Amino acid sequence: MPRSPRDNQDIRDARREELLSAAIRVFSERGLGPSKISDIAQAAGLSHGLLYRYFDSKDAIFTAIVERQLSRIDEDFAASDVPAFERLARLVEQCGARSVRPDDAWRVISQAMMTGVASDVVRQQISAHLGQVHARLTAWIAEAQRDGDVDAAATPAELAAALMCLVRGMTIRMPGMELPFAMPGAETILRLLRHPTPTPGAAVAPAHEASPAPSRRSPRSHAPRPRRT
Amino acid sequence: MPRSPRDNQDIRDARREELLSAAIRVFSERGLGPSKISDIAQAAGLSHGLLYRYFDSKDAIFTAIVERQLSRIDEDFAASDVPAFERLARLVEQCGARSVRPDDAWRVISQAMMTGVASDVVRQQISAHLGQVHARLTAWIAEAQRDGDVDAAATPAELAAALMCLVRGMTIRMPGMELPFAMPGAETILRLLRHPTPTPGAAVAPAHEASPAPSRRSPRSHAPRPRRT
Amino acid sequence: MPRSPRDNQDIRDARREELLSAAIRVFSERGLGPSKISDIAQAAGLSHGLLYRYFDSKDAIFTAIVERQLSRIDEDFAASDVPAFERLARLVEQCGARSVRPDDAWRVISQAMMTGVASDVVRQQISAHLGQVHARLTAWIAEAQRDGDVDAAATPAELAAALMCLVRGMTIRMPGMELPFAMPGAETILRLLRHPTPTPGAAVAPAHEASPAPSRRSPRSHAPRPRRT
Amino acid sequence: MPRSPRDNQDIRDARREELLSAAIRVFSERGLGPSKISDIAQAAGLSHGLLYRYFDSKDAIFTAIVERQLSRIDEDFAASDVPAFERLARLVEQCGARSVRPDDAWRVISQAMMTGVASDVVRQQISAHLGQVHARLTAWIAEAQRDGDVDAAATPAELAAALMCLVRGMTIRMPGMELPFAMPGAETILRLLRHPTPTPGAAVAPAHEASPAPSRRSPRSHAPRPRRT
DNA sequence: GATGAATGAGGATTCATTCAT
DNA sequence: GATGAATGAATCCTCATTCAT
Repeated sequence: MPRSPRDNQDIRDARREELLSAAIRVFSERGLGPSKISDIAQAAGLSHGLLYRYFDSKDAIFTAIVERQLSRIDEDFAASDVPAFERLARLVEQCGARSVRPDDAWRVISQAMMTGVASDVVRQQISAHLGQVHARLTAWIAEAQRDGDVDAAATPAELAAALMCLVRGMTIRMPGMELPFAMPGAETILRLLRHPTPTPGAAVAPAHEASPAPSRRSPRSHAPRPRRT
Repeated sequence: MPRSPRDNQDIRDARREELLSAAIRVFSERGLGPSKISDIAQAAGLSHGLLYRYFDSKDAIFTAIVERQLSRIDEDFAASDVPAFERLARLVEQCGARSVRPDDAWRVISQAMMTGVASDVVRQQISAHLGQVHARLTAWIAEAQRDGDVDAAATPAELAAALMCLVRGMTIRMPGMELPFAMPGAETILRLLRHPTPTPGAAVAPAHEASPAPSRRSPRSHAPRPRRT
Repeated sequence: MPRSPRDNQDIRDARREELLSAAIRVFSERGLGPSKISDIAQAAGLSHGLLYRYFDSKDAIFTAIVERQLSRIDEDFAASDVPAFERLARLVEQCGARSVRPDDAWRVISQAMMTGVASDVVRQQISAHLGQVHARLTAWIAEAQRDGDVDAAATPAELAAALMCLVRGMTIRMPGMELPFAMPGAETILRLLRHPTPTPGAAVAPAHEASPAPSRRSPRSHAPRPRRT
Repeated sequence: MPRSPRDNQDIRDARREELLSAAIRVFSERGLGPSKISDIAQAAGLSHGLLYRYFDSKDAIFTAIVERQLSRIDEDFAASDVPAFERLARLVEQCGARSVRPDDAWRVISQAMMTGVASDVVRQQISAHLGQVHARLTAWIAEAQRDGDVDAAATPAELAAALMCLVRGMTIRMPGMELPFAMPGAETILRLLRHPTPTPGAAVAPAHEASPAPSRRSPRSHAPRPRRT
């Protein structure tokens, strides 16, 4: 008895998912350029010939990865009634956790961004997506500033940019080789946003605070600024 | 009459530099894999055949770029008698400035790290170099902590890692396409290290400081903190 | 439905043989250096791309030819209970016959020896093989001397060397062009070893001449023939 | 004071000779294909650019070598009033001696014959030359047969072919690598032609055997021997 | 649907040859 | 005359893609 069309479709969809996931793994491991179509097929456990029934080309695979990833923006930035800072913290934590995994789709995207393999269409999509992310981040950060959870010494846009760079910087790693240092934790990353209020004891300011080093007062110093009253 | 040996050497040296520089430009634009030898030759204004009198292979060009770049670590971490924090600030500023230029050798290196095209030898070198950078950064940060310029809420090693990720994240950009947001300035990056000292008046701590949330001592808490009423 | 693994293997084996044989033909005609990979592929009736599924490189093809040929030494020097001279005669005859054919693998090997294109490993193998051949020939010749079928005026080693040079000299010929003289027959080559018994008076002969081994009377034996009166 | 035109011509001729000789050395050492123009120029101590003032192309160099060598046929086969066998013996000895030297032009020609690098014109020349050599050898051998110095069991043409193969076989050797056995001496080679009288029983011998020239027992004598009256 | 044999466009590399100096 | 910088045709090899079975 032949499979029902429905079953067939299910099988196809599952295969497609497997392939996408295998592709991310392979790209992420070996890098985009050196990864061969047959590597991906092998990783997914089928022949490279069959792979072409699911994707038109190597490029199509990559495009599919990108699109799937980009479409998740709404999950990442899901609305919620927790305070903005809390939402930011969760987001950072997710990204941090992801960037440690070897099959991070974002790593693949970072690769592709840098190596110019992607087609112009995809590149436009990525660019647009990054703009979206930046905009949403900026909005959240602004909200967190209004909440008083992020200081106003830097603009939300710049803070968003810094956050994005930091998180994406964590995706740079060499396939098959550990980095010689550990990735920073979410807490550390969040220092960009929230400056921990110093301990009460700090009130008795350290000696050198009395005669502040000029360098610390130099242009790039953030002048201490009164927070909310 | 043949050119004098001196002339020849001059020509050779100049060309080698041109080539290296052209290669960085081309790799940076197009990525390591997709860049053809003839692209580089063309960018440097010579035939691909001649290029091979200067470098043995495409790989050799990349290796030369990497080695030149890695050898600059001592310039970047030059000793100086200014306070550690000041030195860190300058370093960050340099990196920031560099990462905006389209011919950043570090972008090429980041690419190569991710795309797995580099030879194992070079990859080892890069890894060792990153270890060095991290170690030196950590030392400087520790010193800045002792100076009181960096708070002790995070370990120097983690702060160093965060800094490195952030700065390297800034090298990720698409060739021939502006990112949809501006890179963060040095001042913003430095927020990772130096948290603005709250106002002296803060010594008279707000109510909730009186009973510091224990969570703040826990490694990665971003404990919700009492909002202003 | 895919071909059965068995079919595939059969196809593969057949093709490999075809390729090897085509390669010998092409190399033999055009010489190792000037033969293009695509020449071989074309001669075997497949695309150059496919050729690489059977051999890693041009060099690998040559190596395979050499190794197959070298491994036949045991066939050539198969033990047998006929007298040593008879065995030598057969060997010479085989080589002579082979050297006339245009697809003599030994011609390819001779070429490669002289033109320095072969890798060092293969060259070592060839050298070792020649040593082997010489050693075995020497042993057979010594035996034939003991049998009285070869005179003792020359050392077995030197006779072996002369035989080898002669036979290998027969492999030197220009592709696509007849030599302006005919190759010597086995009978003539064997003159190096066995000297025809001269005068009829020699009838008064050494013991073993009395009951001549039949083999010595065999077709290829030089009937003693009267010289000038 | 400029050199006289005559001096210039002398210098040119000398250079040309040096180049030809260097080319033979290089080709012979490295093989024809792998030898680069600049190898030859370097071996001759001049720049590859200058080389083109003496020869039009790589091919022209090879052609010049061949032609020079072929033109020496008359030296090799110089008439002389010694018996034919004696002349053959000398010829063989010369060839043998030559084939041991690493700069044997004949090795280069053998290479070229086999590897198909030579142009058709040269190949025709070589072929014609070989025909000449064979013809002259045949004539000498026939003469020696009439003299009774070579038995008549084989035709002169076949003996000539065998001699040529043997001598040319001695030119097959791997550049930079000793053969694992010694080349046969002239005496051994000459066995093809003259069969030493074998057994003691031969004492009951033809007339001229009665007073055996002592020289016939010496390893490589081809002492003139009494002709039949 | 599956397979992997087959193809060929594309890019690295070599080296004979030319030519400015 | 000399030199060696410069060129580009030619060839090896890889791998995405197609297609017979």
